[in-house]
Amino acid sequence: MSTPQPLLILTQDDLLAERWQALSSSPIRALDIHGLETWRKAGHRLVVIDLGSRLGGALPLWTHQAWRENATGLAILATSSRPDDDEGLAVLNAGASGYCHSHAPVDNLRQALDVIDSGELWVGRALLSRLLRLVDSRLPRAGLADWARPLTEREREVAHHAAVGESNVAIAGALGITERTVKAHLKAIFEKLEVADRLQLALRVHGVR
Amino acid sequence: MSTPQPLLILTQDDLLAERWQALSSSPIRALDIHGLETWRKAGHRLVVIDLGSRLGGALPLWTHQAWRENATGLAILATSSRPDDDEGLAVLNAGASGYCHSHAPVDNLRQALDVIDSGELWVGRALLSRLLRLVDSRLPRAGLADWARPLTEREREVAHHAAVGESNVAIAGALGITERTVKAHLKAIFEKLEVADRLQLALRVHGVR
DNA sequence: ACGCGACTTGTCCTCGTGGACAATGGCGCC
DNA sequence: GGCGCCATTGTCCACGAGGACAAGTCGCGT
Repeated sequence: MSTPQPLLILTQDDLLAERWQALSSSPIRALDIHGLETWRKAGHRLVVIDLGSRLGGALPLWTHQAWRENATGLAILATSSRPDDDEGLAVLNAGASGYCHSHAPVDNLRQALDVIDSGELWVGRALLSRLLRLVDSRLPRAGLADWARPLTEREREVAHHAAVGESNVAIAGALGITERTVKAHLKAIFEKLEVADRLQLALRVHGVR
Repeated sequence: MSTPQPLLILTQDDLLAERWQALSSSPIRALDIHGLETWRKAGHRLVVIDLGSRLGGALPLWTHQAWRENATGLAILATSSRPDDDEGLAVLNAGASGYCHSHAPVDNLRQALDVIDSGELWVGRALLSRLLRLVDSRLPRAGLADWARPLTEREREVAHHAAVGESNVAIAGALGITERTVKAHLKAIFEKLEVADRLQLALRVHGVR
């Protein structure tokens, strides 16, 4: 928490502007898409953008192409006075490096800025643990997937190919065997996994349901 | 990067131990599950644990109940000399506050420790952006799903039914229309979504790829 | 009124899929 | 040496899927 980099702050909230004086000696400007461009051209990279309380329910400006382009190369910390997990995901996916509460303690902001300045991403505890929980339940487990356990090695290969939509002939070609053999494997797969056809197989393999 | 808190370091790697001298004046101990307990009782909370290069392919000690209990209330930064996204998720879900490369620059470690000491979580850029991508593609979007946008209302219904494996006849029955009509809708769907068949449609609808 | 898009249905027709019945060679195990 | 599991391939067949060609109604906006 010790490296005061040139910082561009964009907000329309006067209270925030005052509050953030301590963060930067740079001018605080109104929300302006061209500001980012000139800031980058000046060789700087650190930016705080206050998204405000609400930008109309719809996805914010952030998903617009112009913003995405301007985000390139900049380390942008987006703040929101009413943080919302989905909004956070949206801005992070749109190219922001961090997302946090507008009214977080200034020390926290400073830390977040430090982190994103060093090239990392900053995601608050709440959002991050939600991400972890979400992914944990859906991620392919280490070791064998559930569906693959009853299958032989060869059957797993066939299942993989079939599950992405390849035809029997294509699978046969890929594995260097006859279409007939692919069918034989598929029959065994269907029985073992108790599915009726390759579509159900695909859903099973990809963890749907 | 300026708050030197009492820090417990657990590693079995002498090179790392030497490298991390600068981080702490506290003793560096061998990996010991009871060390955590006494450390916490002493009123401290900051810990670095080196997971080593590999703990045998299986999930590490981290998933064991004893570790989980000991993690409570402590801010643990787990490091690995061969970082692996799945391992990272495992330790984070097991209660660690951070996960990074064992041989990361000491300044980075210091920053990570700063962050977790302030109650946040530390996840490296690579793992974090993978999380974001994963979640972004699977999360129920507000409003219409991406694939559904070009479709008419009726086509969406048909697509839903087809995507879970129902036959044309079944869909027809469910919607109270003829099989022929279902086919007509499906044809339109395939064209609009640029997919070849219902399996590809199912994958698209369920957010695979 | 006219045009257009959405929804609907019909008839052929081709082809991939999956089931049925059958068989051969390799490999590990009792 | 048998027994069982796995991988392999063959033929025949019934059915669903999807494309081609065609066409009817309904509602909506110019």
